[in-house]
Amino acid sequence: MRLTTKGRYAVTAMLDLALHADNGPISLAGISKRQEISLSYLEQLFSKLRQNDLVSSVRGPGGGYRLSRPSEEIFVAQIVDAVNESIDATNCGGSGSCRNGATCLTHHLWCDLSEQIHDFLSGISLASLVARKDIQEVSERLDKEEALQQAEANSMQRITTASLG
Amino acid sequence: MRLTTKGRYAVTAMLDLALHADNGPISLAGISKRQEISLSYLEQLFSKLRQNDLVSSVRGPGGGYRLSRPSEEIFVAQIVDAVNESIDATNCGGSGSCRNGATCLTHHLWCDLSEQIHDFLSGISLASLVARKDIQEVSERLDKEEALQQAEANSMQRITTASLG
DNA sequence: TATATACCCTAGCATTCTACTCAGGTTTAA
DNA sequence: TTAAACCTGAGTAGAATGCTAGGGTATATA
Repeated sequence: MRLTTKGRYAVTAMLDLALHADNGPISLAGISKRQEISLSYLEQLFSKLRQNDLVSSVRGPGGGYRLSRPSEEIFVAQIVDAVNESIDATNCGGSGSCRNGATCLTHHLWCDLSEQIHDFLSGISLASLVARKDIQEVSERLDKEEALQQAEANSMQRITTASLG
Repeated sequence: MRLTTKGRYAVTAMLDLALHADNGPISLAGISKRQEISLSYLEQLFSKLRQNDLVSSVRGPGGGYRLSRPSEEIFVAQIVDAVNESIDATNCGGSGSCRNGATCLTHHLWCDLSEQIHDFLSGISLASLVARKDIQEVSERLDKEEALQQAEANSMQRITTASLG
């Protein structure tokens, strides 16, 4: 079973995409700033998300990423699967060859657990997350932070330009 | 979230203990043979299980380990916790300081998932595993294998002793 | 009292994975 | 033409896993 920052980052980034779906393609630079995830790392994650047909990309200026289908049809389990390869809790990948080719004593237990986690994460769509009040609140906070940083950057730019001119 | 061979080995070993509870203290050597887990590794795991008061030990010949309480009162979550330290799915240990001191976008989602997994594993006692037919079948197979190996070892011993005498 | 069985403890180590960085591309709107 | 964006592969520090090695210490039995 693997559920680490990798999978969490992927879900966070996809949720950011869903939250800003109305603003056209979303650049990784924007996600990077809002969610504080390294840009290069995001690029690697989105490479896998694209391979798994969860997002589509638009190249060139003004480009970015879009969800490849409505947020109602994208589930957390799919995202974690895409970057982590597996949310399987068994050691044998469910094959039952965990104790030297045969079934180990606790094989069935881990199968049950895997199913449990998978069912849970498969039942949660991006749309259902977007609808949550706690998530909306956090999202608004992050948007404001980003706007503030952008304003500061612009003001620095004006000063620099003025002193150069 | 961590759920790897370490936690699986620990649960397997504890289940082995529960299955052979009637035979007095169980030696790690026996568990090592039946479950094919390295003896030294088992010693490390049992050190943690003992610290967490899940097993008690008997030293000297004929010694070994015993469950520290009835198998009805020992749950899988406790075992995984003992060796893995945490089955928490969040990055912040549940504190909500996951995005630079503040709450990240998906914090609540991972909290929910952690609760889900914990509830599941907390509901499964060693006794309920012992009662499962699929586990009984695997256990019988492993006991037979061990008995067979023991018989072979004894016969080798006789040959060696005979040739020496 | 000697011996062997078993628990106990610490250190180290190869391998794997994570979470990046770096250094280059290529595409395309303006 | 420029620059914003996507795209790709290689490399890397640090942490964790799953061990091994080599010492103990306690105690039942001969």
